[in-house]
Amino acid sequence: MALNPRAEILLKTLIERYIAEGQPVGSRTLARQAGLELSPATVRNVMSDLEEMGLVRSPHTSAGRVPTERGYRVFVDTLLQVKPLHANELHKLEQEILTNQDPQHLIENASQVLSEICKLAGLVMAPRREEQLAFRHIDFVNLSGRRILVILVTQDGQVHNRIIQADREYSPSELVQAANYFNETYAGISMSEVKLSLLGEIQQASDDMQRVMHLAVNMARSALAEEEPPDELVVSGESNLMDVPELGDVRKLRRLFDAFTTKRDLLHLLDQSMRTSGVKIFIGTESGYDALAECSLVTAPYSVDGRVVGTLGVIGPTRMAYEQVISIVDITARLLSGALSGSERGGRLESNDR
Amino acid sequence: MALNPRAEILLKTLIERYIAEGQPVGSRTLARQAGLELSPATVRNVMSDLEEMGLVRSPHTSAGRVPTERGYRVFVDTLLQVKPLHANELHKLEQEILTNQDPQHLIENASQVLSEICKLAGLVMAPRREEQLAFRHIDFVNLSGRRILVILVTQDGQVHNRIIQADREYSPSELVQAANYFNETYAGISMSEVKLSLLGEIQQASDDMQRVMHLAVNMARSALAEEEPPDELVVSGESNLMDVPELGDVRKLRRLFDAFTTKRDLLHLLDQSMRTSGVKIFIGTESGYDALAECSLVTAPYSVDGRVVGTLGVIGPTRMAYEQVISIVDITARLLSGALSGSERGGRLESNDR
DNA sequence: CTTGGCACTCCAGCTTGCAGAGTGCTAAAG
DNA sequence: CTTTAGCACTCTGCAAGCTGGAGTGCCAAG
Repeated sequence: MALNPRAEILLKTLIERYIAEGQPVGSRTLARQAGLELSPATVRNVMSDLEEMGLVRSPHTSAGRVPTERGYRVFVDTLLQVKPLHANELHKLEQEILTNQDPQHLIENASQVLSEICKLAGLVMAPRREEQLAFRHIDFVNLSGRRILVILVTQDGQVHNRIIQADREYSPSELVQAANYFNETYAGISMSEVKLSLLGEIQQASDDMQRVMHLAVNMARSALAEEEPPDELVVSGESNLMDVPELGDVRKLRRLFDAFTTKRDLLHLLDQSMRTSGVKIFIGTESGYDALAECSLVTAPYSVDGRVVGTLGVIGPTRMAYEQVISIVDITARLLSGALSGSERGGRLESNDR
Repeated sequence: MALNPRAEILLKTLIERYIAEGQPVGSRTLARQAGLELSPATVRNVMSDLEEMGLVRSPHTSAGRVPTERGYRVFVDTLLQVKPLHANELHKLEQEILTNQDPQHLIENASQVLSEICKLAGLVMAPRREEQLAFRHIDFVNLSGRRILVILVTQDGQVHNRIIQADREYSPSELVQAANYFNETYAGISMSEVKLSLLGEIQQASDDMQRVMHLAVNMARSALAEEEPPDELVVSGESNLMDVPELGDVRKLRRLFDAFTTKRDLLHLLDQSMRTSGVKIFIGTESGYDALAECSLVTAPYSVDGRVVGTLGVIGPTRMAYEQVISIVDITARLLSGALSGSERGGRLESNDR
């Protein structure tokens, strides 16, 4: 079952050629391209073997060969050699990511720059904050009547806000006290512990502090009850996919774009990638989702202070330039990790904040 | 040049039919449909006149007639009678908008529900806050080193945040004092006045308060120096446009989608609509942008407490169901105005206004 | 195992032919 | 003067048939 070296070379050049040209590769072309001294007839024999192994196929009797998903899989796993990315691309990435921004912008920029460099759609899953991140700061602002705006800042500098309906009206000073109490009590503690603690808190309140604490606890509780926010996934450059000839069919495009707005399936895939380290690739139907049938997903996890918190990547046609995309995704993940962690430790290289 | 009543009826039914079917309308069909006792031949004569006036045209010698942009214009200006929208659509709109949310979510929901009901792309331009809205609350959070997170809440409950680089490190208590000073001094004052005041402030500071004020003023100044945030426009349901046969050509779609990500041109159009009151319609090339060549834009301004702050609308093919879209856009604008103002006044009306 | 040769297959593009739909014009009728 | 019937004409869309090019599979010879 193992491929002999000659077959490997031929498969590799076939796939490279197909990725570059987008058209079935014939034996004559391949014989010339591969750099081996072989006649087209010999190449045909090898092709026949590869076809039997399910690594290539012909679209019809008399076309050249095209890689199958399994072919791509072998290619990315064993044959492909990643290209280091070009200096000005690296520069652009650094330019865009190593800059003084809050996490939200950082993530959006990362997604966008990914899509621009790869000329594909960029994906970044927002950090799984809730449980892992520490609490940093909370603030209550009276809007009107019982409506109170809760502003929550997590350790990484992300700001979350939502409006809650209080049980009665509160004066501004009450709100300030509540926030103070909360900020002093919980600073630096992880959100999951905060949540846990809030459940017990209310009973054992001392009489003295009770009112303020009661308020603070109640508010925080209803603010934190929030389920996952809807915008965990940032997608950019979707329209790049419209230039891809494989997706010329509008219905396929439609399904893909629907997947971008639904986000659920994509999040599931990105979630899987979070558990591995390094770049992970889903080719075509390997993902298990119909909408991604002729697409591949190249992803890599990123981390904050050494702890994996999310993934990013790009999505494009199965026929994409893996050699380059892989390193772009890889580096972007590293840079983003650095920027997010760096912003935590307080330093970063350059001075101006844009 | 004026249309006689018979011609009007024929033009109206032609356009209605064309909007419904999407195909050129022939004289025979039109004669039957219009409810007038006319032979196809007569209809043909009238068509000939309409064609001369530039209101209809035939795609080729022997097809039926199709409305031109000018035809649509006459249609929406003088012939069309808007349909009140269906009860459950109204219900859905209210459900989605008359609910207790912060402005950001409100706007996103409005855009989304617009796109869902119209089956087109929904647009909402975020409120032009900066100058018009009043300052409500500010908060400074120390991130690390000199990096300070500034959280700004405007009168309508919108939360804006950005990171600034301070000139030196500040202790948490300094930051609290600065925020307090700022909140007390400027609460309720319009942002533009705040900005203005900040310019003069620094000189006349009393010695006593000077350090804190200096800090507060400097921080607020660099935070407010922010130019327009990039995400002023929320677009939803773009993928609905992929089902439109007129846009079956991927290149046209591409240009349209690029316009969605660029946003500049669309913002310009929506801006125009802000100056008029009521529903405004751009048909095809009237907009002046190539990307919108075969599209129409139906927009309406919305307001907060009686003052127009933004516009919303939908974008779709020129051949869209104007009768319904117009009232949907209209009502959505009213509802959104109500919800945004309502959140200000503290209550919100259970039943619909309009 | 490799190679040249040959028959075979399939696609893409082109032309042809035809049915269907709808127009424009003309001449007659109201 | 307006409306109508009739007829010739034009254009599209579709199916069928043809041709050249590209590439394969197989066989027999090196």
